Parts: sequence; structure tokens; C-alpha cells
Amino acid sequence: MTSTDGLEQVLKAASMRVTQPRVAVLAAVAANPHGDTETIISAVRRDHPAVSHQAVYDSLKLFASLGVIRQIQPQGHIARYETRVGDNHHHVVCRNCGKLADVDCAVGGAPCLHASDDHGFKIDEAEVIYWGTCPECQAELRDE
Amino acid sequence: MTSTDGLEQVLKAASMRVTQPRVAVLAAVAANPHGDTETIISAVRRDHPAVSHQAVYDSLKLFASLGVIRQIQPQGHIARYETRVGDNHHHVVCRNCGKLADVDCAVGGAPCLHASDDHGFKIDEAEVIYWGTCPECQAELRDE
DNA sequence: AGACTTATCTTGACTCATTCAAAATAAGCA
DNA sequence: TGCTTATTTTGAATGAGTCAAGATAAGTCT
Repeated sequence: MTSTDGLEQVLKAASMRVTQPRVAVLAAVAANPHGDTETIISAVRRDHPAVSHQAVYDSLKLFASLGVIRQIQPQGHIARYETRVGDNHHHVVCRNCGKLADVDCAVGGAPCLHASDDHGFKIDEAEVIYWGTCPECQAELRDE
Repeated sequence: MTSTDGLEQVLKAASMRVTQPRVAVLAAVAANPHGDTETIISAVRRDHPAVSHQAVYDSLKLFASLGVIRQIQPQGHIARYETRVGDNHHHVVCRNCGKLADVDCAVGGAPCLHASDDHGFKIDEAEVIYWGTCPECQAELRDE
């Protein structure tokens, strides 16, 4: 079974239509991990030149709400997307160039999910973003 | 010594001028924890009607870069500010109404700062955002 | 205190990721 | 095959945040 078949299942289960733009968007996100909207649009249009940016935005939002993809948006950066979902992993972002990498949490399966004092909030997710400098930028900054 | 005196020290140490707009902005942030830019601007203008939004944006960015205040910007929300800095605390955000509350990390002093695999990144900060539903929205959603 | 230098502020235009809205299209059903 | 309406296209609009040029005032030097 291909990932496209998987998408059909998910969409049908939610009574959503399986359309060419949607399939193309999911494929583009899968092929471009951590890609931003612009990247996704370009990738989609390589095979389907007529797809509008709005269709891409709609599809991305839809998939994110269904939990098929995940949106990441570190401070000061535009939205990025990935198909790796459901495993509670986190991200490192380079302060210098914005590069993004996946990080499994150090503290086991579902870490940091318990706040010391939750103020009565019913917490359902802990989002962790590590900020730092990527190897390339470390070298570059050292040379200056 | 007032918090304003503290600001003067910090700014002078960085060879920055102590101006009325800056003092007013810091006071506004202190008086409006988790306030957004619009809130800060309004607060500043109650005492200094002539201060421009640009001056507020500049001051906020300056203070944040000096570590005097901290900028928080959860996905899908505009920037918010707080004067509580240097204690590595985190935040809970309500998915329904956007309310924000402080949370001390459960795992001790500087938690989650070690990623399992940092991909060679030199990590200097771990930002944690808990997502959930605040008490008010829990009650409201139950009633529907 | 008065004059000077230039960091900071005011003003107002501008950016650009994202959203809104209306008419056109095509997915899935009868 | 035709119908219904969810999606898409098209094109304009939004709005937080930024840019730039001239005006102002903080800190300094005399």
C-alpha cells in the first residue's frame, strides 16, 4: 500500500474528497521534510502546474487538522510541514540560518508532558523547540 | 531601587540611551504580563500619547535582544511579552481562547536542555509550550 | 548653561505570509 | 450520464511587522 492509499483512507473516513491537489500536496510534504509553503507549492506545481496557492494552503490546513501532517512554526519563521507525526518528537532550530532538524526527546516516550503546575489547564501536547547553532553556522561564525 | 533604575543600568552598560519611550515600554510590559504589542502600545500611550508604534516595536526588540524581556509567540498567535526572564520557565496556551499562563518546568532547573541527538547543533535554549484547554474553556465547552 | 553629535523617534509607506469571497470546476453519488 | 456540492481558482484584502527619511532629544563636551 502506498502512502497515497493511506491518504484516501484517512480522507474518506472523514468524508473528505480525494482530489488531485490534495494528493499532490501530501506527496510534496512527504518529499520535502520541513519544507515551507513556498517549497510545497513549487513541488506540487512541477507535476500539476495549475494548482493554486490557495488549494495548497487549504490542503495543508486540512491535513494538519486531521493529524496527517504537522505544522512547525518557530518564532520569526514561516510555517513548515512534515509527515512524521504521532511520535512526539521535537525540533532544533538554528538561530543563524533557520535550519531545522528532528530530535527525539531525551526523557523517554512522552516527555515533559506534565507541568509542575498546570493552572487547571487540560494539557494535551508539549511542544519543544531547541534553539542553537547548526554545525555549518558554528564553523562559519568561527571563521569571521 | 525601582525597576526603572534597573533598566537604566542595563541600557547604559550597553551604551544605549535611556529615553522616555523605552522606560514607558518597559513599565508597560511589567504591568501587562503576557501582553501583546497592541496592549503594550495602548498602555504606553496612556501616559505618553505621542509615542509611535515603531518606537514600541524597536524598544521591545531591543529589550528582548538584551535579555531584559522575553518574547513569546505560540503558533497562530501574535507576539507577547513578559519581564520574567532568566528562570527558564515555560508556558501553557489554551487552544480555544489563546490564554497564556506560566509554568515552571517539572524536571528541575534547566530541563529538557539535552536532546537525545543534537545533530551537531550547539543548543543554548529549550523552549517548551504546553497546549491544552484552560479551566474557563473546559467549562464552556462542556456546556455546549 | 549652551552647542553639538548622533542615537532614537515620528511619520507614513510598504512587505508578504496568510486569509477571505465569489464564481468556476470536478469528486462521488443516484 | 447527470446532479449536488465540496473543492478549486482567481484575485482582492488583511494585518502584524518592517523599512526609510527627516525631525527630535539624550548624553557629551566646552
